[in-house]
Formats: sequence, structure tokens, C-alpha cells
Amino acid sequence: MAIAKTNEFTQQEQDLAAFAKVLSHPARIAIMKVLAEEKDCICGRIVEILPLAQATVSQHLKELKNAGLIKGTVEGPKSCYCINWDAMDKYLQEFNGMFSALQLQKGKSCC
Amino acid sequence: MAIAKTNEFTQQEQDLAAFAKVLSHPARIAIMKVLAEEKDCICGRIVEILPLAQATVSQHLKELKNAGLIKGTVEGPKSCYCINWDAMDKYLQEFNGMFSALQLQKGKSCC
DNA sequence: ATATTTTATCGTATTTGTACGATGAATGAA
DNA sequence: TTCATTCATCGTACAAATACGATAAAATAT
Repeated sequence: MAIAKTNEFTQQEQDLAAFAKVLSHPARIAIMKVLAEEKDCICGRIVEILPLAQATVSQHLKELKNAGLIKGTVEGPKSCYCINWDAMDKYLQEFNGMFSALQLQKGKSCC
Repeated sequence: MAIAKTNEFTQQEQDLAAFAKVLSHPARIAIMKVLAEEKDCICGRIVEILPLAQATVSQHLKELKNAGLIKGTVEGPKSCYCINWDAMDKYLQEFNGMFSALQLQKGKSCC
């Protein structure tokens, strides 16, 4: 990225971009779907479903967890993951709120 | 990415990930805000506002345009950009629709 | 015609993301 | 204890994204 200028933008811009970034890979979207659909959201179950190696799935899970979109609890040798809906709702609200605000100024377009 | 596995996911997963990816950089979110707020959405105006070089802004604009989120028309030596709300509405609807569907299955969580 | 303005594109340097094999840590089963 | 299972992490290879100077292209102004 040659000297990241990321932190020269507003906090809101950085936060929303970070939220979008976590969901910017089909594997992570697919993981969210599995977590919502499956009752036993074990890492191994996700590896079965996705066309990715175990190490790669684990890495994607880590990113989702770091962003707060999912929660993980250890159950013996297994790891159980699920969606953190509190956080998701907050992010989605912020995300949609911004675009709703922008949309109110539609008339100004020049093209 | 070492051999991209992107196309082994569903079309919906790829589409939503692509939408998120375009918005996964604060500069592109900031550009969307400028385009919504300013009447004369000239490239040069965006360069004035963002802490980025002209070449970099032009590059971000190209990505937003390729994804269909903005439209651009040439006006003499200038380029006038604005948000493609038809496309944006469609993307936002798809995006929110997916998470609404997932949210309906909340009860199944194991943690 | 020449110079200026405005933007896109090219080339390139650097950083970040993606993917996986190998290994280690932790638990449960034999 | 010993072995198998499950997962996270490390190291590494490669691909993609980010940023910018330099330059080209296209229109306007002088």
C-alpha cells in the first residue's frame, strides 16, 4: 500500500471501511451463512463445506472474530463459533444510516 | 492470494463480497460522501478534499465506476462523477436482504 | 499555434491479503 | 500413558491492493 493513509480519514469512514473489508471475501460471507444455518457451528463443519484448507478457514474465522462479527467458545478440543448479532446489528445500522443520509441529498447530482 | 478460489463460491457470495470490497477503503467511502454532498462532482474537487494524490483518487474513482456504484461523464477537459443510486439501491437491498434472512435463524446458535 | 488545465493511464515500489503445509497445543478416547 | 481428534499458529509463496511520480491525452484559453 506504500505508506498507508488510512488514518487520515474520519473515524466513521475508517469504521465502515473496516466493516466492509471483513465482508469483502466470499469465504467470509459463506462462513456467516453457515454459522446462521448450522446448529453446531464447529470449525470442522465449516471446513467440510467450504472449498478451503483448515488453516485458511481458521484464518478467516480469526478475522471475523477480530472484527467482532462472530464469537467463539472452546468446547473441549473443538471451537464453537456463532454470529455476534449485537455487533452485526450495530454495524448494519451504521452502514445503512450513512447511505440513507447521503441519499437525502440526491437532487444535487450533476449527471 | 496463491491461486484464487474466489469462483468456487456462489454467485451471491461473490457479488456481495465484491460490493463490500469496493467500499472497504476509507477513501472510497469518503468519495461517495463528497459525491453526495457536492454539486459539482469534479475529480479535481475530490483531490482537493482527500489527502491523496490525483493519480490515486483517479484510481479509486475507476474502481467505484467499474463496480457500477458511480457514473462519470466527460465535460470538456473535466470529468463529472455522481452516485448511481439505481445500482446502489439494488446492492444495498441485496446486502441487507441476506443478513435479514440469516437473522431469522437466530435461535439455532450454540454460543 | 502555444500554453494551461484537467484527467486518465503507465510504471513501479511497497504493503496487505490469501492460501496451504507443517507443526504444536489441548482435549478426549483407548 | 498413548493415540487420535480438533483447532490455532507459524512460515512461506504468491497475488492483489495501495500510493504516487511521470507522462499522455483532450479540451480550453491566450
